[in-house]
Amino acid sequence: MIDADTIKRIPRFADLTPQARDMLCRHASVRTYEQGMPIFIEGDPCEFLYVVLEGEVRIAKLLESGREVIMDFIWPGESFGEVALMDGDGFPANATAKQPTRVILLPRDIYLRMLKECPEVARSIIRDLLLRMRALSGRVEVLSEAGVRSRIAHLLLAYARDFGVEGDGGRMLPIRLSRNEIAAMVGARVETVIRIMSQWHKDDILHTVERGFLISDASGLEAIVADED
Amino acid sequence: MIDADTIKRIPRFADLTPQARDMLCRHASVRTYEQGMPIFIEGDPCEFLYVVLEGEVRIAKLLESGREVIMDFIWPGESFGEVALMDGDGFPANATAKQPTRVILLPRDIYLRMLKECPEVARSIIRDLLLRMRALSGRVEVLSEAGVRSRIAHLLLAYARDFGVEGDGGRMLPIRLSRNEIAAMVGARVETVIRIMSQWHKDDILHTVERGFLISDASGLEAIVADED
DNA sequence: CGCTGTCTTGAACGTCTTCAACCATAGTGG
DNA sequence: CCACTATGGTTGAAGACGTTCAAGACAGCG
Repeated sequence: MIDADTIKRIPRFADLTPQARDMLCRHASVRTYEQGMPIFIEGDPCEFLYVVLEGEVRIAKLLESGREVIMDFIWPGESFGEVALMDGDGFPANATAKQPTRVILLPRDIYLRMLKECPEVARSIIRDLLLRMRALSGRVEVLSEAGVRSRIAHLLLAYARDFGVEGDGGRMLPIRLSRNEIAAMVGARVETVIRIMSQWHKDDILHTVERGFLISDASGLEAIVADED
Repeated sequence: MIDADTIKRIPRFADLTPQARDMLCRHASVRTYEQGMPIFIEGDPCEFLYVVLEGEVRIAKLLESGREVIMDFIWPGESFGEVALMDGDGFPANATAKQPTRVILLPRDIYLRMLKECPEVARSIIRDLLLRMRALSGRVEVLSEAGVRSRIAHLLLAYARDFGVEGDGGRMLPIRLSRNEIAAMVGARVETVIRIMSQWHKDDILHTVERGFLISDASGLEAIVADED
């Protein structure tokens, strides 16, 4: 049971009919996870749809080779777990709270019922899936770039397009990513990522700052993506 | 205008209500593309949902660096173009007929209307998107493998899981992929792909045959994915 | 204080790309 | 009919690039 205000603040659920919202409120619950805590593990049976209220969730998969691949980050307002919900299989990946995180848990049967009964819910789910697909396509593109240099540049430029804000000294990218995380996103080793980004720092192309990155020379980054054939 | 039988043979549309099917028949049309012909180009405005009846479609994207990335192959019964349909942007990638191909064209406004009016259509779209997401996640996994060897092995094993059939001499993978295509899927050069696959041929691990590949030693391939840390 | 995690640097090694060449096949036009 | 072209497959050698391993700096935290 959660209150209607919480629901209304989520864009995804903002335009639900009153009865749909009511159903959601009655059956959904909220849960908090401490930083670093697992939300679910790959293979777990999927019982809920998860909607992030606050914090940040990291969806990652451990390959058989022992390599960890970060599939996506989920930020407030976004949901995760749909894929497993629909086909009833276990989760295809792990989800962990990257920060202290509050999520809404919507039981599977309620989700499926709302999907059947409320057309707007179905539409909002489709929109959500499309967003996720765009993100995944972006990841495929990034990973398809030739060198690690291009991959990192492509990754950061893509984020900058979506979330960057103009600030003094260049475009500010308010997303904190450790070198390890970047490595896990571009399919490279930490050391390589560090070497490349140190060089960028020296060349005044990109700097790691308090709460993200500062892109001083976007065209420099773009040139790296384009050149490295 | 197309006939109802054509629609009924497509699993995706098999359980439509009669009136939904009728609407679809009245407004959809069929078009054929010769081998190698473009179906749409990146950036084109998106006017239709495409459903493949026969043939094979290749969805690819040309990166700024000049590298071509194959995002997906679409086989009979599957649809493509949804992503662009929903948000009204241009297509995010190119689609070309890899073989002589027949597709159903469903105009955008009809698609959106059916989506709104028929819950089953919405459900089928969601199921479709989920499949596509699985495919994309798989691509991310493949591209995240360490060496090119692992990436190719992972790619072929994933296909083998979904489409492989047991035959004499091993598991038959009835999917024709040129070395060039494999290269464009795993993010490597043709020469590298050739060298690796020639070695596998000599080692009796995997052979290129008439209409696809024959995996003689699946555990050998799996070992390659797991080992190459 | 020692621990753990992130960031960092260096040097050696191995993989993949690059470039250049070659073969086979199929389709095209003179 | 043959030369010509395009496409797909193939091989070799040189060099660039990324990984690996080993080591150290630094911060936050029990």
